[in-house]
Amino acid sequence: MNQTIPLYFSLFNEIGIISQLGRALLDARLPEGIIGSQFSVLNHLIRVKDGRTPLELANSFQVPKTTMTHTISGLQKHKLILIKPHPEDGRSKQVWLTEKGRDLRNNTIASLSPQLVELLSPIPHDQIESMVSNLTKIRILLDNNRD
Amino acid sequence: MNQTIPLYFSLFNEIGIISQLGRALLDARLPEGIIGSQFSVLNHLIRVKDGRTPLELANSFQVPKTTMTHTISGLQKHKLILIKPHPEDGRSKQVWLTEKGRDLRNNTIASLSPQLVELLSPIPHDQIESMVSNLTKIRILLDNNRD
DNA sequence: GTTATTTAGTACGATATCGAAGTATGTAGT
DNA sequence: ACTACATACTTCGATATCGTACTAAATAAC
Repeated sequence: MNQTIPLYFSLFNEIGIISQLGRALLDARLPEGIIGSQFSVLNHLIRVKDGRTPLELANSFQVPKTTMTHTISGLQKHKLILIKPHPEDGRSKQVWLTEKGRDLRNNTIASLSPQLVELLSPIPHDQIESMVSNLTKIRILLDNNRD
Repeated sequence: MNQTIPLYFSLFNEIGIISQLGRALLDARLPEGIIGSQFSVLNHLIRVKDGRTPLELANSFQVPKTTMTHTISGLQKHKLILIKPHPEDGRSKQVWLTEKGRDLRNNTIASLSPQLVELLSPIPHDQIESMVSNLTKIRILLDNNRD
């Protein structure tokens, strides 16, 4: 079982590098003033559901609340989201997408897609599928691990 | 081929999240004052080879040179690396590991290993292997893509 | 119902990351 | 050998991220 350990570290190492390189691809497509972390929030609000609270978002991205406050305030400044008071909890807030935010996310993805397809064309489709499936399992394992 | 595009985004999305969660696991093991980006440099110097120049390191991690200057200076402050003038290029420098740096990296990995083994135990070994192999291919594709 | 504790978000100060401009060395062109 | 350009690193100012301490609202204890 000794070979296993370096393998695990390779796994995280490759994942870390790809994450960084993928982020660079994204940044290149984002309009001036919008940054990767902000885009991730827009993306999450569309993929999952908007109306999330700042704290829920912070937990989803495993970042401190204060970081999310900052990220959100930037999105709000660009009118990409709308912050409303939480209807059932006076301490809390809800984050809603604006039309502009929705468009920005969709346009960015549309603009990035051809490059991704081109870049990943050497990898067979079914292998990508199986990777995503395994990565999802790993993500869930890690996710459940946080207390 | 229309299903392919969301799949690709899922791929990067999962990778991004795992990268973040993995980084959190690492940070929890690092001694006070040492940060993930600094550890990555130590790790790279051992995995690849030390004696790299700051610019080579910046390129390896796809970060700006200025960021690497800062990261390196932190490592130097903790005596984890040694900076020497480059023997063949007066503009450049070389980054060498100290014994302390080597130990810190090895101890951190040793301390992290059991948790990783435990966490990833539900995933069959051969699937991890095939993932690492595919991730490496993707990493190389992305790497070659930068101009 | 009053008090203590917990929870959601923010303010503030410290450090990390980054882009633009500066300095010094190396290289090419002639 | 001189000039022009390229390259390696640093300095500096701006923003991102993060930890600590705070405020306000909700919940629990009694």
